[in-house]
Amino acid sequence: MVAERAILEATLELLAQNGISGFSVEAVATRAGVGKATIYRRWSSKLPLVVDAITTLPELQLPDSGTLRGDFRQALGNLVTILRSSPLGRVLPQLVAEHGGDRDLDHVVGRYLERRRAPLVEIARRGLSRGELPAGCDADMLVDLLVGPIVNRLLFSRRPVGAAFIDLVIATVLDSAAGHRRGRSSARPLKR
Amino acid sequence: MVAERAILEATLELLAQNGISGFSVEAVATRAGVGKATIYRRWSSKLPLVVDAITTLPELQLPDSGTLRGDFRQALGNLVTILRSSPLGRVLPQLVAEHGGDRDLDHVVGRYLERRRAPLVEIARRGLSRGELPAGCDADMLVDLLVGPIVNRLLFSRRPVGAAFIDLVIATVLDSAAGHRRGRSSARPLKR
Amino acid sequence: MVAERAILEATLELLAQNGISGFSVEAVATRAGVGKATIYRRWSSKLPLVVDAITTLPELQLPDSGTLRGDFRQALGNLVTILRSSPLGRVLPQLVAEHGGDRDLDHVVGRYLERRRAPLVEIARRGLSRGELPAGCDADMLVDLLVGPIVNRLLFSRRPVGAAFIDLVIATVLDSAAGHRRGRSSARPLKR
Amino acid sequence: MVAERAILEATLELLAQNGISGFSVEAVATRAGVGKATIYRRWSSKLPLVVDAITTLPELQLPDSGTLRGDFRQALGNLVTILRSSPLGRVLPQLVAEHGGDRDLDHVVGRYLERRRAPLVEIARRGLSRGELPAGCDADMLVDLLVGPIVNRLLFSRRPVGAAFIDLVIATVLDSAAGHRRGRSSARPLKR
DNA sequence: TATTAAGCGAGACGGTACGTCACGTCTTAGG
DNA sequence: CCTAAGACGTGACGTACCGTCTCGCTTAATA
Repeated sequence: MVAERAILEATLELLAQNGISGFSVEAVATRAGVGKATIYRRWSSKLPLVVDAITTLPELQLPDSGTLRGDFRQALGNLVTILRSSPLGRVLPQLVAEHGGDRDLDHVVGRYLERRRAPLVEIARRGLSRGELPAGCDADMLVDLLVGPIVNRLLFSRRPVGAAFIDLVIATVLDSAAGHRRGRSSARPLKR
Repeated sequence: MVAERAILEATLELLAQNGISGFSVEAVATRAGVGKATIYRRWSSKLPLVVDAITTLPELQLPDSGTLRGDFRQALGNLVTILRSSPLGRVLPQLVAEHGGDRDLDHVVGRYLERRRAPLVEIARRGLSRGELPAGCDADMLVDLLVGPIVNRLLFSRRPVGAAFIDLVIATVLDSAAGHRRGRSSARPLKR
Repeated sequence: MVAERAILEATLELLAQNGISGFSVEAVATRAGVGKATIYRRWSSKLPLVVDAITTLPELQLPDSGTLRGDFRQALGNLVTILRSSPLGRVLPQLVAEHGGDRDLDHVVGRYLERRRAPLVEIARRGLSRGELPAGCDADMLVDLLVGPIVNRLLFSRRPVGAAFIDLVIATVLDSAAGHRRGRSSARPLKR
Repeated sequence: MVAERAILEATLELLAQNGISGFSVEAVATRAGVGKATIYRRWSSKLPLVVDAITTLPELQLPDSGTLRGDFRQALGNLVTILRSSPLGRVLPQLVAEHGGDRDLDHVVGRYLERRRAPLVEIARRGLSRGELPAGCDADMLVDLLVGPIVNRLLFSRRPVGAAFIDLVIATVLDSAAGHRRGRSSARPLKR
């Protein structure tokens, strides 16, 4: 539909301008040149609309630098760029906050976040299959360890996240993963 | 004031029940048996009120198990408990989302989050002074590396955060920090 | 057309159920199993549709009791029955209220009301030609004098209109008409 | 309240301009410079608001010409003027149409109409006490017989209602009432 | 002791947005 | 080709809160 695209575009523009507060369905309708009913016909409420709108934002590209470390560096760099230059950084926490009331929304948001993580998990899997990570290492957990500090710093602490910080996080996690292969730790983490 | 306490308590109760959406100043006034003006006399708006209310929630206690690893284990465990059992987990992302519109609010939220992090930073500092961490290691960054994965998992991925995961995060970060002391990594992270 | 009949029937049923408020073209379409466009293809708007629908209601039958008084008694009795047992009583005032905006509607409603009055005027004319009324007596005005009190009482005052009241009205008007023939009033009413 | 007066005035102005269709609470709020909630706080819906607004219109003054006939002539002349020059003529039928759904509204409208009739009934009572009408004559019914033709002609037939027509109606009813005193009719109407 | 003023609950106020409904128009499949 | 089905822009509905603003009514300090 033509209306649908106009609505999603208007949504993204208004999110970028005003964040999620100061964002109203009424304004979307006006800017998209669309009736409110047309919006409510497709989305039950404000939040599913927002989720759908940010779904249209560029996803993390799967890089192919040849090495695990290089791939992560590039992908996490892109992640930072996206969170900073799109409404995503302002919208995600709100989504997460609303998360937990409505079961349906919960599901939609959950799937959305999973899809966003997927390229990073894929990078980890490739690293495993190339032997750059010890066999049995848990790709999902590895991604959590990488993404957590970066996202947290961007959204919560609001302190700068530069290339140096990204490299540090990667080094911390990969060194530790590699180290365990050699039995240097009493715990046996990163394994399922 | 007696009214002030009633307002803050009503705020926390309503936050716990309904999350931040479905929370209204009007409802706080009613439940606290207070006029709306009395609320607005003390807080300029809804969000500062929420910030003040969650400020009254228990802070992370500074543990003293004798070892860096033990202190972190305990403090991060408490962190998880607090985020799960109080309105904090639902309210924090919203605060962060609203963050960035209002300069004043930004400042208040920033200070609030800093205060919450402080005990963890203190633990790291004690570890440094006891020689459990290599000298020059950046306590702030270390805390980011620890807290990021845990908070992210609690709030965004909504996957379980048990003792095992906490131990894994601690092991990853501390092992890596220790490893670098021995020159095993080309990067020199965790140093200022 | 088959669709047309279904639409008019649905219109009458919905008018009877809900009055004219709580009556919608949308509901007519649904109940008639017809697209809205099919309705708007035939009627420019909601009100002409209503007018057409009530046009299909039974008209006043021209009675033939032999006497003027008897004919009026019967015809006015029927009028009361129709206004009470069909949607007419609820719809007519609305029509009249809407009346005066739209010139076209005005004309349609005017013709409709005239047609409803016609049998009564005919009765009066027959009375004139039979010599039951003084020559020169204005049939139209006589009908106004008869119908006015009855309709007013039914629609506005909502007080009961029984056979006794009808007889009273007839007696008042006819006696007065007859009386003037004998010069008992200074005015010379009921004449053109 | 100051808001209340502004709302009622705006209501009357908009009724006069647009009739009752093309009249909206939203427009009243805008024109009165008032929030919609302020209107709904006082009136549950559009119709009670309209009833209250027309209540503020001038009532029929009780004339005192000394004779029954003169008083009626003046009061009915005023009635015609009011129905023609105020929104009343357009609004009354709508009120009456809506009448019959809501019990409460029914009651309010009923009382409103009764109040409007009161001066005419009072005139009839004075005529009775002065002996201008036969004792036992029903004042209420007399008023119905007078008002019915006039209102009907104004609102339904839309034919002119001049002084001549008013005089005719008065003559018809009063002559008939007087006539009965002398036993000239088989029926004994206008008596309780 | 009497007067005044500050702080309070209550809730009305002008607004903005909500999500719903029906209007009358216009598009699309299917019989 | 005409139809049912129903999406569309529009605009009003009645509701919920926003943050501001009077109201009287305590209640304490001042005169």
